[in-house]
Amino acid sequence: MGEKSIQKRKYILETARKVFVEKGFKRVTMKDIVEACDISRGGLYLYFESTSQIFQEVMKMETQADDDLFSDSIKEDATAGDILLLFLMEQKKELLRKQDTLTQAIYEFYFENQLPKKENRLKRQFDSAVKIMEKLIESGVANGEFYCDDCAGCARNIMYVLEGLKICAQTIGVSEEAVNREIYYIVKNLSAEGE
Amino acid sequence: MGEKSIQKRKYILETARKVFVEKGFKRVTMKDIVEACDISRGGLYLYFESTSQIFQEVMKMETQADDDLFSDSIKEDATAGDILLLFLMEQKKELLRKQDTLTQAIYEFYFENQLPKKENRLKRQFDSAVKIMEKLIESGVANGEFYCDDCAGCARNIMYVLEGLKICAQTIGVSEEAVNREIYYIVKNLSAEGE
Amino acid sequence: MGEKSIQKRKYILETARKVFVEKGFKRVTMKDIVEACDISRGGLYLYFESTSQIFQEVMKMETQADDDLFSDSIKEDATAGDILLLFLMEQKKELLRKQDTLTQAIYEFYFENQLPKKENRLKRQFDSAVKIMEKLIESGVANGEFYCDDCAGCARNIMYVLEGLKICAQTIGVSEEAVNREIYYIVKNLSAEGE
Amino acid sequence: MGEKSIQKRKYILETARKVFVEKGFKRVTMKDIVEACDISRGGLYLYFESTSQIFQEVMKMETQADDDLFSDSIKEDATAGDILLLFLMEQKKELLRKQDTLTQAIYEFYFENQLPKKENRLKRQFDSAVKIMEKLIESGVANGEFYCDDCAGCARNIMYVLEGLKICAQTIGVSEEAVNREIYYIVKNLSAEGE
DNA sequence: CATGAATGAGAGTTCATTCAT
DNA sequence: GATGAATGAACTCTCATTCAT
Repeated sequence: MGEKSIQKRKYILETARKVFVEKGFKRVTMKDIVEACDISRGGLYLYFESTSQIFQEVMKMETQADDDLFSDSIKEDATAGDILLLFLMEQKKELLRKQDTLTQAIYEFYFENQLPKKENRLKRQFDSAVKIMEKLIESGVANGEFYCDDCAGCARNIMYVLEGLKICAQTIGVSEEAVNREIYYIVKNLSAEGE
Repeated sequence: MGEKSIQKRKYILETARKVFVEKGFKRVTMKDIVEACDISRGGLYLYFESTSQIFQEVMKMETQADDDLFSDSIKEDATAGDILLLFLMEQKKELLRKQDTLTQAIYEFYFENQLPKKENRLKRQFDSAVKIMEKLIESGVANGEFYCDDCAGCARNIMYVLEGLKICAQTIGVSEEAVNREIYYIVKNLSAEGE
Repeated sequence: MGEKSIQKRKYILETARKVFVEKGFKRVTMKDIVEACDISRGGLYLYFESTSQIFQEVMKMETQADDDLFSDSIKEDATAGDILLLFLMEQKKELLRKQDTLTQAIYEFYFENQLPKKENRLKRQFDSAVKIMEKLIESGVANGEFYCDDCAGCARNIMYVLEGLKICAQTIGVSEEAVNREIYYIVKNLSAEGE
Repeated sequence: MGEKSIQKRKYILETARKVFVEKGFKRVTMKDIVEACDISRGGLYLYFESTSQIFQEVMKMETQADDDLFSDSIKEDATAGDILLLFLMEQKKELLRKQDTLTQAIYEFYFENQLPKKENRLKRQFDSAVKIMEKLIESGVANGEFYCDDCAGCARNIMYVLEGLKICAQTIGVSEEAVNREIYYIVKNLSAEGE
């Protein structure tokens, strides 16, 4: 596959992403993607063989993009509290914009593709986020910013709350105020408890 | 509609429930339900006009059943701590059994049917659960069982964690141990903080 | 499936037969049959699920029809020589009319469906024809009509010649004269050798 | 067309032959051949324009190869009986090996390409085989090896039996024993009748 | 000469939905 | 009320064939 094909492949994935954002995972057909990309029916099959495959590649792209974003924000020399707040704000932004989010599609995909642990990107992401959160809290505790006597438990708690908010945002709706309240509750618990 | 029709209607809903449990919401077709019920294609349309309508009725049935269960456990005269634990154990049971659960189907349904607040049964349930949880915590605080200075925040936090666990159970998988840890974390936070 | 469906099923098979006669087996698509029957795309699938299945049913019908024809001619009280000639004439008629013959389709079908002996209708037919031919020759020998010292071998020889003529008729073409010559050769060999 | 092109042409035909041997004629697509040859899609079209054309060229090659084989065996100074037996043994070998045989593909090709006599290679081959067989029998009769009062009829009979065996081998299957029986029957008839 | 990406027609198959009985 | 045959739209996937490079 030449240089050109790589470009086109990327173009398809980017276009398909929009389709998944709009329609979730299950409702998307090869035809939808063909039409969105404005290519021929057979043309798509030259690059991908199923919506499932396409979606997995889209998620792969997404993860890379996310990682880039993440590392960008970490570069700065900031306190644990700053970083935590930054992270939560990022999550809030993600939560509130229904548009341009793969969240729903990802859930749908994993509903019907219960991948074994190793291949389950979602699981790996969740676990690694918990790990990072734990380190962050620990470092906050170390320099006196936070008070917490079960950093691992707290990290998990925060991540589950975020997951809860995420799924609620996609199903019952969540107001910005509600998200703020939860963030405030989390931060307060970490900082205030020492008093 | 005669007595007989009501029976049949109920029969269809109960059978359809099994189908939704097994296949989620989107993948279920009218044909699936017709076949599961062993009735005629046209026959189904005399009672319902779409899988969406059927699913909503199934959820209605479900809610009533849940309420019954709920009130049963509340009957007993128990302390706030007992009730909270009972409730969390119930949630745990629900979480861990993948079988016989509408959870996934419900999420799928709300993904593509973002109902306005009033009709959004899921939202009403969530909100009412938060309310009940808040009352429960308040009563626990009142009689010295719990320590908590933001009962509403805590109630919401607990419910979001449960939602988080629920969606994780359906996508990345959750071990019994992991659920126990979260329950322990919640209970500990409520009781231990007073020290 | 009601009375009506049976009629329609039969109608489809009869119509499909014409299509197979015209196009052989491989080139026939479900669409061809749908169009020939002037029914809907989905309609055909209510009765059959593939061209292969349809073709097998057509062959089943055919066999029954053949058997009927066969027994009709045997009814008469005729000498072995008469019956043999009658049979060969019947084969000749079959051979020469390209139109209205499933021969080619049958060959094509068995090319790609090398069925195990038991299910191989073609094999069963061939073997039973050999048996019948053998009996016929034996009875002819018994009453002095024929001379032959290896009835089984002769019966097989005749059947292979007929098969050879059949495939030649479908590929390189066979003139009526050529068929006559072969029939004459067979009959002569049976009768003249006694002199 | 340069030397190089001729080589490539030959390479394509030889590779295509294998494909036809494996899949018959109809099921073979240009794509199959392109992939087997590991050349580009467009490249194949520079040399041939359809599977049909390719197949005809493959058959042409085949015939030349066969002729070479044939003349090789005839070179030796042998009796008519020897040559006949040699020929029948050769046919038997051909019959029994399903692998590496174009037989099926050839039948399929002629099913849908009822070429006029002149271009019908298969017909020319059959007719010439009959001629040669006739000469052979005549020479055998002349030197007292065989007894036969209708050499042409006998030659045709033998060739039709072989055709019959060939098509049976491809459809209902033929055991080595069965072929032996037929060969024995043929030879016996030629030699024994003189007694 | 050679490549291989691209096209689009066409085959298979499944279902929601209707309607005569 | 109830049936289930029938329809037709929609999707998936495969190839012959072309054409810019």
